[in-house]
Amino acid sequence: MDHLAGDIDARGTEPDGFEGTRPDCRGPVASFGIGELAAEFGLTHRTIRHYEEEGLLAPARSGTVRVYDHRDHARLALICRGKRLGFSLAEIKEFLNLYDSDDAQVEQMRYMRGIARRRISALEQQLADVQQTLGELYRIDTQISEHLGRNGITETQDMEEKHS
Amino acid sequence: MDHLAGDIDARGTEPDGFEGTRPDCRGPVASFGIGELAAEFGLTHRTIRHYEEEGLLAPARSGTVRVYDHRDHARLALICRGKRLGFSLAEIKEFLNLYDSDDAQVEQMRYMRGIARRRISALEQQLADVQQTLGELYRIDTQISEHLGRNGITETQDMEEKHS
DNA sequence: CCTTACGTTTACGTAAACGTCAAGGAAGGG
DNA sequence: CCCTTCCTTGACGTTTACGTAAACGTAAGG
Repeated sequence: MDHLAGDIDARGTEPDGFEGTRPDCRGPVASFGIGELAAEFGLTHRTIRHYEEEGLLAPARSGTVRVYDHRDHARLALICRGKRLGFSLAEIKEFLNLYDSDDAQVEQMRYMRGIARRRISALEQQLADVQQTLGELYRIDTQISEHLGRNGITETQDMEEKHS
Repeated sequence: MDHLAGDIDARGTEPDGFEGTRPDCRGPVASFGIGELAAEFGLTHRTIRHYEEEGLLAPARSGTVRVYDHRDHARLALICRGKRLGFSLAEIKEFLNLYDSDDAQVEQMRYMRGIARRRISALEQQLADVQQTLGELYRIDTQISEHLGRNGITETQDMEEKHS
């Protein structure tokens, strides 16, 4: 928890209020406003602030305004993926700590390896579930299409031919 | 919806109150009580009743007592998998209708093929997510293990060697 | 007959993950 | 100066997916 907020004021936040769209920033983009992130990830401002309330994000502040850097951007991407995978915010929070752990002590690392392995088990189960369900859905789709085709119905659009 | 409840009283529910554990039932097991299902799937009674309230299950009744057959059992398995995949009960309900649709009309089938295809898209995305996340977690686990090993720490247990 | 196990309905409670106002600050443009 | 745009902090509302408590029925076993 602590090391997330540890370097918040140690980064070179430009003193002027003009970030993210400037053409001479080295690297892709240096910082983002909440609106940019919201648009990019398809979230609302409220949602992003909620993640901060829950301790998943800790953006810098320029005065009162939130300023997100590439690290926050990466974290948010992980949060979104975690959500798509059906994890709770609390689980995602644990999960995130796996990524920014350089300074970890031995016990801490053992602990986190435990978390990682449990999550691996869950995801392996989920992988099997997804594959099985996809297989069944492909069959259903094919069956329906055949049934419709047999009766001389015009097709609307075709699925990609992945389910061969 | 209707065809789910259509044959509720048409099945051979034994007149005596002794089902499921009798040795001469043809097939694996003919019917289950709510407790058996709960234990088997790791759910509470409340949860199973809740699924019924939401229209995901429609077990037969022996008097007031719920009696589940192999069909209900299969549906419940699908419900659990859907839940592990992060779908809402409403989505799972739609999903279930894909499975017991023999009597479907053409428009109905088109509609359901649409549902199936949307779900396929979602699951394909999810499959990619799971695989990517698993890959990253394998790397994290390996890194931590190496780090611990380098410092001469005794290992606790090893993961299966899938992440080779 | 009493207990125990298992089941029932009804109804209110709750945790998570936001949505939705309300009310306002700060910056830039016309 | 005003307007618009983007952002802020509360704070209460909502949906989903059950939990939980109350009060009761039924059937087997001692």
